[in-house]
Amino acid sequence: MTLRLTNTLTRTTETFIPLKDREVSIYCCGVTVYDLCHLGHARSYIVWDVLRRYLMWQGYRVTFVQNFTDIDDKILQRAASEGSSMDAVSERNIEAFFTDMDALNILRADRMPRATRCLDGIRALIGDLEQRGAAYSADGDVYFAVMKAPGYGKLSGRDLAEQQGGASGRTADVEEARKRHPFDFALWKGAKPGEPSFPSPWGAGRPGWHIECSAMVRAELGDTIDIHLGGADLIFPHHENEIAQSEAASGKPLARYWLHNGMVNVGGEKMSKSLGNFTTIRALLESGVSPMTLRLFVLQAHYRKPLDFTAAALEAAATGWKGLGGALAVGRSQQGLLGWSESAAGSGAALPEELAASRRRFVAAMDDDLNTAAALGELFELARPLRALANRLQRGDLPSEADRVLGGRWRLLVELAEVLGLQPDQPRPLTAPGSSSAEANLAGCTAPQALHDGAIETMVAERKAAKANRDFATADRLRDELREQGIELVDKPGGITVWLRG
RNA sequence: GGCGGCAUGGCCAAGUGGUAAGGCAGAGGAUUGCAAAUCCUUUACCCCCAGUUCGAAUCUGGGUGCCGCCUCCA
Repeated sequence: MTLRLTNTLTRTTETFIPLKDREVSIYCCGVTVYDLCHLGHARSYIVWDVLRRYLMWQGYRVTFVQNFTDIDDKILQRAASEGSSMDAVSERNIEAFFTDMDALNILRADRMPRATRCLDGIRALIGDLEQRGAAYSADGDVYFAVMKAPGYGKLSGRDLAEQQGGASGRTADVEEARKRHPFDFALWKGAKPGEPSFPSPWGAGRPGWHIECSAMVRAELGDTIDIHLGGADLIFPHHENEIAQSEAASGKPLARYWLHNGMVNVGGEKMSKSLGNFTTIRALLESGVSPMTLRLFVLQAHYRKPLDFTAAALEAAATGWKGLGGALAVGRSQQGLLGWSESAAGSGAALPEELAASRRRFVAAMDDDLNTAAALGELFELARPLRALANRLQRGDLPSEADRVLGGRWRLLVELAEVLGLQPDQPRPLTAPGSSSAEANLAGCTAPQALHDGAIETMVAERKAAKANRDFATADRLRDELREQGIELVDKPGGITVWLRG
């Protein structure tokens, strides 16, 4: 079993072989911190989080580096429009980034360099490129000369000669006039009056967009890394230019595998800040969508395909998560009844054949270019009896002998779900600080209490009396009233009614 | 115009040569006063046309439709 990944560079799916045995270096293009992250970012970082988790689960030592672009025109605009500073805008959005990503259970990168703190490396890299004749300065700007990069266009499938005509007529501004080739791009931009700037051998200014990633990769991970990640919209020009810069400086390949995730669409169109059709992660979570629902929604599609964001699809994911999450939680929330231990399922040696086969199918799906949709299918299969069990227990049934045997299945489910970053939702804060979570969940009273137990019991008793008189209108009214308060009633054989808080 | 991708049931979505995973929604039955939950059963001529093959959703050619990149973008 070996992991195969689709490499944009070769346009084929290749067996993944890291540079060093059992070690993987990954660089993931991060965000420009001028605003909150939207669902496009969520998808990208969820998918790459799963790649990372899967590699770790497979025993690789992973070093994961992700940058913050905190020097940028849009940040400056934002700062100007709100009368604050570039630093203030960046700082605020970096904090927001962590809040959102933590909520989505995305593991934090091992290192998160910021452009403003990597200026030495950036200047050094530009200097190297200048020395090698791949960079030239013009009126305070420094540009990369794409004609000096023989392989330019290899990632995005572009041919410099063919593209030249089309590109040159497009923009006829001052910057274009300074360039020797229309595809040449800024390594260093001379400061404009009033802008924050940093000193450099070419005058005060700031780095171009692409150079920071090249400099960070070199500083954090070396000349050649195993995997470089990003959204498909970064293939050109960003990643193409990164390759050109880094490889011109080092003479070595920048990354062995280039992986790109598909876009999130809204109504068939790409979600992007410039189109204004975006939903922020924060807004979505605040609207009551659980982080795990979003994760499930993202992982139900293959990472390279476009993903259409619709209310209906999200609702389906929410319902799906309700079942899967319930199955994941059952071992812990009903531990008192089931007595299952949480120790890891291990490598599978001791698993019964049915579970071992399930695990193999999960691995095969993930090995196949991270087929998380198929992997999730396996999780749902595993979860089915557990979900049913969870529902029965929650409604007051007692587990049967057949149920108790499901412990191994539960542990495997938890282990595999963890690879996808899927964890049971955090229980809401307990009102009684002294009680253990297991007891609280058993009693079904983790939520803040709108109605006291006594009041509920009274209504339940009234309903029982109404039912006895075959006054079903009253009985149903009482049930509806309780439902409005989030109390669900379950009639069981023998005239017993149990209730639980939703 | 150049480069790349996608088209599978009511919706979402796997499957890339041997008679179609999974999720959501729906239907029938058991159970229930009715619900909910649970259990059983059930729902696809894989965009079109031609070809290769014993056999194609899966390969080839053509067509149609949709999307992304080529400008900041996850």
